[in-house]
Formats: sequence, structure tokens, C-alpha cells
Amino acid sequence: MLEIKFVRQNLAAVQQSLATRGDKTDWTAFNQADQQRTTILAEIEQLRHSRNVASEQIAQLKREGVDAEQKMAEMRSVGDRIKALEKDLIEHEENLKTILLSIPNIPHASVPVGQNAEDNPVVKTIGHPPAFGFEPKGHWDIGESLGILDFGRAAQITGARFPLYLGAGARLERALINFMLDIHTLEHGYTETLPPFIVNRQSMTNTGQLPKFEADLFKLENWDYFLIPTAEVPVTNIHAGDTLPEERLPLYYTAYTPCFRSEAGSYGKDTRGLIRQHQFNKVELVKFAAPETSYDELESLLHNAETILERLGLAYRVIALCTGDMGFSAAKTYDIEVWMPAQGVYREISSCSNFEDFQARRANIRFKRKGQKGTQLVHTLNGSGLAVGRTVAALLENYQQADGSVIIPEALRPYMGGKDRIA
RNA sequence: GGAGAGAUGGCCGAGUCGGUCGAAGGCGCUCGCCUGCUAAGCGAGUGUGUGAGGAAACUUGCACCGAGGGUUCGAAUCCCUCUCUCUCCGCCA
Repeated sequence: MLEIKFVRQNLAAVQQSLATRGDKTDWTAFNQADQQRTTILAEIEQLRHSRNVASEQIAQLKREGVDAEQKMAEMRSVGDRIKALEKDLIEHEENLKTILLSIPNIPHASVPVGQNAEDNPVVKTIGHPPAFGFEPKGHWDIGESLGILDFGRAAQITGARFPLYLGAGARLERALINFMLDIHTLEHGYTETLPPFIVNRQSMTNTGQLPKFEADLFKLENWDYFLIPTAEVPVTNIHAGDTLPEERLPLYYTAYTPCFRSEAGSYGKDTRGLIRQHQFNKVELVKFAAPETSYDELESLLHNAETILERLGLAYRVIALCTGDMGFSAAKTYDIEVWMPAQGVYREISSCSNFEDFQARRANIRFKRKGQKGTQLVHTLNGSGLAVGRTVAALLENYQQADGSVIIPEALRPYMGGKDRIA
């Protein structure tokens, strides 16, 4: 959520900036609701003031044993007027809030302007795609013929777009989770968390999934609860409502969670394999930082995620998302894309964003500077470190051998019971 | 699932029959004084949000005592609903 005062005072600039993201806010409705709210609020406050004064006088009169009936009668009508105005006010405030909650974040000045994914510039490309003396197979073929992935049986259990890992495949998934968590906790200083996988409506609203994107979420029947689409939601909400002392910043958290996405409207894309599933595992990185450091923190967060790919020896590149391709809450986003030999393309495996104070305002996450009055909103950041299913897919494809086996990269072997190959 | 208790400022904790309560007292913290150092002592200050005025210090309106609603001229205090926490019972991994 943007600060209403800021929007009001910089309306033209805000509109111009959001236009680069293809935003469709109804600014007339916004202005109207805002102005009416201000007018009504001013009157209410004035009336409440006179009521407060009168109440004090009534108390005084009663103490002196003087009759206060006249004053009380007078205040009865004031009270009625306040009540009526308050009803009005709530209506306008709700309008305003609905609009405000649906306005995306303002892109950082360094974000390239563009329409869609094709306009995302490549920031850097690391490593070299492996050369094969044969036609590399898709990870779904490799996985199914090794007996470590079975999408048919997963469909029997649930439906399309759910994974079933078996044997070394399940072990590989678990190994990667531990591998990633160990690096982030032991080397990068993140605190490990294991949050709820189901969250309430408020938490979803705080991080920006709601109110606009309810269709992408799985909702529980008879509960106002949702399956998390990413650990970002529960982990960011750890500090919802908190005022943190400055010394505690920056805070780093990591979490392994499954993620659930209904991916409404994505049918037909990536129908094979692990790339686009309704349920997948992810190790997430979340940071809370002071505003002046948040862009440095974004860079280091990105490096933390990159480290995993480097250790696994996977080729990847980093792209900067352009204004038209960024997510709703982000002020700036880097995507890491891993090389997928079967299709010969780089595929997203991590997304690292700085949300600035957009989520913090919604979730009311503040910090207090020593010796300074008042509080300030923190900046929140997060990134995948990494999407585990897609990492498995990349490993299978990049380390496949002519005989159909798959080499396990050295760094992962301790997590695979010393195994160096899946055959 | 059943029965009961509770939710107040950074923390502990008071709030009487609703009125001078944004909230006693203590702890903590900040500043000052004092003390050879430390400790103790003394004095002052010490919530958040939002609006107005001011360069600022600050002054001032409104709101906030788990959340929402109600009663009332007036609610931290009374009533209702919800949420959460704790205790006991049941059930269960």
C-alpha cells in the first residue's frame, strides 16, 4: 500500500509511474473518496471536541449538584449527528481503502521501463551450459524412466499438476532443502523458521496477495484461511504489528515450506514436468531492513540465492524485471533463471524483490531509531533461495548422462548419503 | 469438543459505585546533579497514529486500554459478539 498523503501530494508523478506497469486505478473515484473523507472527518472531529468539552462540564455540574439536563439534551443531538457522520465516514474510508489496497507499488528509479517479459534486460550470465554428445532429454522423461518421478500416479491421487517423487527423487528433493537451509543459516546468517502453511486473510492482505489475487490462491472451505503460495506470507507476517528497535535490523529469516498455487489462467503452459505445479517446495529468504540499506540488502539477498546455483554447478543468468513484468508489491525485482538443456532456455528459479515499505505499511511493521521520536516503516525483501522442484528439474537435465543416469553434483553428495549418481 | 480464568503503555501492575484516566505505582530507559571508579542516591523526562500551527524546540485537536458492535451527555470501566492466551476435562499425532 502506498501512503495516502504521498499519493495525494504527488498524484501526477504517481499516475505516470504506475502507468509504466499498466495500472488501471480509477483515480476519479480515489480523489472523490479522499476528499469526502477529509471533509467529513473534519466535521466529526469538531463535533467530538465539543462533546468532550461538554461532557467535562456536565461532570463538573453534577459534582456541584447542579442540574445538567439542558446540556445533556443538547449533547444528545450532537451525538446523533456524530453517529450519522461516522456511518458516512466508514463508507468512504472503506472505498478508499479498497482502492488503495489495489494500487501496485511504485517501481524504483533503477527499474527498466518495459511492457512485458521480453523487455527484461539480462544483468549477467554465469557459467556455461553443458555440452551433450546426445540429444538431452526433458527432466520428466529422465525422472520417469529412472522411476523417481511419477506424474501419472500423482494425478490419480489428486489431479493434474501435482508431483509424486519416489526413492532417490524424494531423497534428492529433501537433500536440496537441507543443503539450501544449511547454506543460508550457517553461511549467510539467516534464522531458520518453520511457519504455518495456512494463513488467514489479514496475512495475505499484508503481503499483497489479497485483495486482488484471490483467484490464484487455494482457499479452505468453511474457513477464512488460505494455503500459502510462498513462505513470504507467513514469514513476513512474523513481525506484523511490531515496532522493532533499530539495533535488531536487519533481520534475516529463511524457511522451507511447500507452496500452493492455483495458477488460474495458466493452463496450457509448461504442462510437462516439475516446472509449473499446484504444489511445490521452496526455500525462501526474507529480510527486514532499514530503508537506507534495503537496496544493498537486495543485492546480497540475490547473491545468497545465486550461491546455491554456483555450488550446484548450474549455469544461470540474472535478469532485472521491467516495470510491466514486476509483481504487484515489488519496487524492484531480479529473477534468476537457470539453464534448462532440453528446451534450451533459461527458466526462472528464483525471484528476489525489494518491497520497500509497501508491505510494511499494510502489515504495520515499524522500527524505532534510538534517540529519535516516533517510528518508521521498515523495508521488507524476499527471494527464493531456491525453488526446489525446479532445482531438481535443472539437476536432472544438466547432469544427465548418455546411459540415462544422472550425476549428483559434488556439493550435494553429503546430503545424498554419499551417492554420486542416480541410476 | 466441554468447564473456568484472563487480555491495560518497553515490561510488571493498579484502575474503586461509568466523569478531572492516555491512564496510579514499580521496573527499565534518557538527560542532569552528586559521588575518586563502580554501585547506590537525588531531580526531570519517557506511548503510538493522525490533523492544524511553527524553521525548530514545541503547542494544540482527534483517536487508540485484544478486535468489532451496543448502552450513555460521557466507557479502560456496563452489555453483546468475536479472536487470542492460560488452567482443568475429553480426544488425538
